[in-house]
Amino acid sequence: MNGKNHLAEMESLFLALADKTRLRLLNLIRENEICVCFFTEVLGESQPKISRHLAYMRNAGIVSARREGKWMNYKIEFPENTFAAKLFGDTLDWLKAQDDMREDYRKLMQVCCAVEVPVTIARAPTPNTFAQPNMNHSVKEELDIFLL
Amino acid sequence: MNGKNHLAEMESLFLALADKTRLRLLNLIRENEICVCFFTEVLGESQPKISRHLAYMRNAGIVSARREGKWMNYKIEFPENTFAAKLFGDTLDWLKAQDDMREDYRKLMQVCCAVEVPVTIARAPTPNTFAQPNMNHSVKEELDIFLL
DNA sequence: GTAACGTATATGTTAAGGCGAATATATTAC
DNA sequence: GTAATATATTCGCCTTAACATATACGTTAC
Repeated sequence: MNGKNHLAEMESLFLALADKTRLRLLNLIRENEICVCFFTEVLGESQPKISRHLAYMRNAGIVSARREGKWMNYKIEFPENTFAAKLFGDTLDWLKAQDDMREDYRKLMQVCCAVEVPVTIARAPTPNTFAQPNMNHSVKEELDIFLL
Repeated sequence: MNGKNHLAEMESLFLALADKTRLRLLNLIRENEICVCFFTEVLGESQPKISRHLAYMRNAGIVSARREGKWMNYKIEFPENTFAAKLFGDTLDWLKAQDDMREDYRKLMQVCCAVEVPVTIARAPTPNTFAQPNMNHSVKEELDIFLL
């Protein structure tokens, strides 16, 4: 019908998803635009490592970056291809339910909402969802459960 | 809950799916156990290349092999992990609808059903679905459409 | 037994991608 | 301007995996 090479698109999507660090990063931004400094905090991985994986996903077209002063915020970008987008979304939903991903997310929320934050992220932009006082209800509930 | 590393399982599934040759092979066996000799015929790729990709998928646990005399037949094996199995199944269904995959499948049916088959596959076991006279109806209909 | 056949694996080469360490870039603070 | 901060990129090294060519293996035919 059209000239697009869907096979190649799926190949590169599968490759982009075939790495644990990238899946952990995707899990953190699955619902919010998040600043890089939180990734290094939560994953406990080196900054260049995080940055390289983010670059990889940018090239693959599944995340995008937005500068905000010194900070870079990343968010999910869904592929145009319908099936790729569905598979990607299914995967993000699945991540949400995994124990280790929930643990990462809990750490993210703790870091975002902590009264005393680590020096490295002291003045980083707080993700919208975690920003007080207008934190949205679903996340607030999740937070309450996680922080028990 | 249990000790299984689902993340690692998904990583290896994504890797296994991230190759065009492997996707083409999966498309050919998505509904039937098929003999290797048909793969080289249909894909037009070297025998060692085909065999290495099949070995890769065997290791990844998404296909299995069964010897039948000199011939090896391959078929789909679904992962145990529920989400992996669903994602795999969705991908197989998607392949079915792609133009280039349909073209491969058409070639497979032509080769299987041809009166004069290439020497290389002259006595290979015919996939069940294509075997006359008890060819199943859905494939018979597909065949009729494709061979117009 | 040997030969022929179908398939798998070994070998050598090349490309891609992972990593840490060091360095470069962009922005802000002063 | 300089210094400090947040992030990106480069470099060198290592692993994985792609490929073609050659060879080994397992089965059948004789």
